[in-house]
Amino acid sequence: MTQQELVAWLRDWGVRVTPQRLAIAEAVLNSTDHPSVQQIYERVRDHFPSMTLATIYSTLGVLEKSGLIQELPFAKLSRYESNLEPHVNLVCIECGNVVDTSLGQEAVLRLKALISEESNFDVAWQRVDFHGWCRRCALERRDREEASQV
Amino acid sequence: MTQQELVAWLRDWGVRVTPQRLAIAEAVLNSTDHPSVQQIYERVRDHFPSMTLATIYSTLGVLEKSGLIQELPFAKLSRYESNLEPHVNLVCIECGNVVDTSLGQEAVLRLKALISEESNFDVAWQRVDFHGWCRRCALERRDREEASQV
DNA sequence: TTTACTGCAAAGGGTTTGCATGAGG
DNA sequence: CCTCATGCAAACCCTTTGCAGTAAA
Repeated sequence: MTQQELVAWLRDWGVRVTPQRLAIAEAVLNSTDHPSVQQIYERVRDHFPSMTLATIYSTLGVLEKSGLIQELPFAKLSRYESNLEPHVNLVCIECGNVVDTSLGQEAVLRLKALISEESNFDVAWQRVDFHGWCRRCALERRDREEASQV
Repeated sequence: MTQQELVAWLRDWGVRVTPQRLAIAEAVLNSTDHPSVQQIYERVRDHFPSMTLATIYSTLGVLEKSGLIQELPFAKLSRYESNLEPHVNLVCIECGNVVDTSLGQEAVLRLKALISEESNFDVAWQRVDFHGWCRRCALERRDREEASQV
């Protein structure tokens, strides 16, 4: 999504387009790591040193209502997702990283169709998270376990 | 799961079995509505009027580490799930209710197998939430929209 | 010019922590 | 008996709110 399209999208939703909002929107839209509020804050602060967290929270709420992003609540904090297409998130229990995967994307689409058609539930969106260990953390865990058996 | 099995399970995990813990565990295990901490508190308080939220939080942590329940973080609060089998949750945007559905259960199982086999990610568990409007709230929403068009 | 957004500070509320007392194994 | 859980209160931290000044349209 170009900045021009982003501006048009926001105007369509009747929200004022400010430099701060564009920066926050782009910080999420141009990311793939599902940033937290703090991370967005740190990334935007370079260009807007006076910006406060209140503006971040407010803007993220606006962006979610406009259908540009999606909040992903976790136990300790919320992360923000810009990939609104049905897909699977891989959530590492150890390091906390969250990555999208294209694996199973078709299956999620079919699952959404199934729920939409065969239940009395109007589906708006979905969240599919697989929790476990990313390759790096799985290797470190294996090393720890081998070491403890010596 | 019988109370006897529950006690044995907890002992296997080396955690002390107290009346409070049994009550909290059973409040979650015997529920299907994914209760919040507050709801668990209210349900247990009848039998343990002096119990505080600190005990609820502590116990829920123990039960999760023992593999009996799963925390489901939402934006405003966490709910607790006792159905650890792969399945789909239906989350109503309007009223906040969360219900399990057996629809798509096979598909979630296959999806889990796919991710486990074809990625470098060690899957531990998964959470599949479809957000939208339950039948009751969908009907109310339709009524509101019809009324506003008069 | 009007309306709504930003920045700041303070309040809010769910969750965690520390400690003395009490109960489980 | 020793260790750990409970209950109570205070602390914590993420998030929200209210308001004065300011910028978007």
